[in-house]
Amino acid sequence: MTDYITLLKSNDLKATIQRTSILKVIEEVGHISIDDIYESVKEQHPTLSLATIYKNIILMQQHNVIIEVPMNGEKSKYELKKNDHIHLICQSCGMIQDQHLTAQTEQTLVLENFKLNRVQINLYGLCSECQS
Amino acid sequence: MTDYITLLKSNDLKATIQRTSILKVIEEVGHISIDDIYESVKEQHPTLSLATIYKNIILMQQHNVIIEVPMNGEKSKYELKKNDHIHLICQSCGMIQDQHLTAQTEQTLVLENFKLNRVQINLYGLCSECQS
DNA sequence: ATAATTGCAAATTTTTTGCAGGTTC
DNA sequence: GAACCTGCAAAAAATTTGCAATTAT
Repeated sequence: MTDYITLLKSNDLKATIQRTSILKVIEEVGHISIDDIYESVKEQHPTLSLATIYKNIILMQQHNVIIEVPMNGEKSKYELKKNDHIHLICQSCGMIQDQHLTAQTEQTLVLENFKLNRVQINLYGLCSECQS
Repeated sequence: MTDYITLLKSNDLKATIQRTSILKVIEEVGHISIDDIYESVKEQHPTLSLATIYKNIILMQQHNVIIEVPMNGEKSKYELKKNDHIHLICQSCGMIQDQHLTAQTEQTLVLENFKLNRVQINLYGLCSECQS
């Protein structure tokens, strides 16, 4: 369980109840769209507006608190900022699971003439549940 | 230079001038957004409507002629359907370059309990031009 | 006390839809 | 000639903006 207040302040953002609520939902669900954040956060804070979510999603990205996970054929999801990792995406049930990015994989991606900053890997397929 | 008429027909789509024009622009630019397709195609076909582009982008994805390339912080781009490959994305000039996905990299991504269908890798960094 | 943030409503932008007329096979 | 496709205009959906009241530090 992350301390969202410290997380926000250490990234030069004021710790409002709206922001900590948004971060809590993101961490609980793992990867979540703006609409689903709204639906979820409204339960505890019925006055929290969609405009506030939009503004904060943009701001918290700029301040390196969260990152966008662009998705094929649907709206982007968002996750707490972490080290580079792999997303396993089940094409049947929609599950998204983080997977450790091995040094071995990283080594195979090193190229001359390209200064690599960030690796984004999505693997689409079937999770174990959906294979049966 | 691809034969767009054959490409469309072999994927059960009628070969209209609108579709071949859209495919031509996509192939020329490599990776392009809907708005940029519209701006480009309008030069030769001023009556071609944005609604037609939206309809055809959806349809041609469903028929495996093109694929979406979802982008961080901007609208998706589209490319002709090809085998799995890597995208090198320059964070300075915006260049997107395809790179061969080696068997070596693919091997490091094989997991138990996940039936892998498709690999999507984006590498963000600086191209050789922008490093100087 | 100051500067930043919120929520609302309105504006803007993006995407989808319905349909009459035209095109492809 | 049947089924499909296009372009237009209108509708719907998504995102951004301006601003007065509120909140965090």
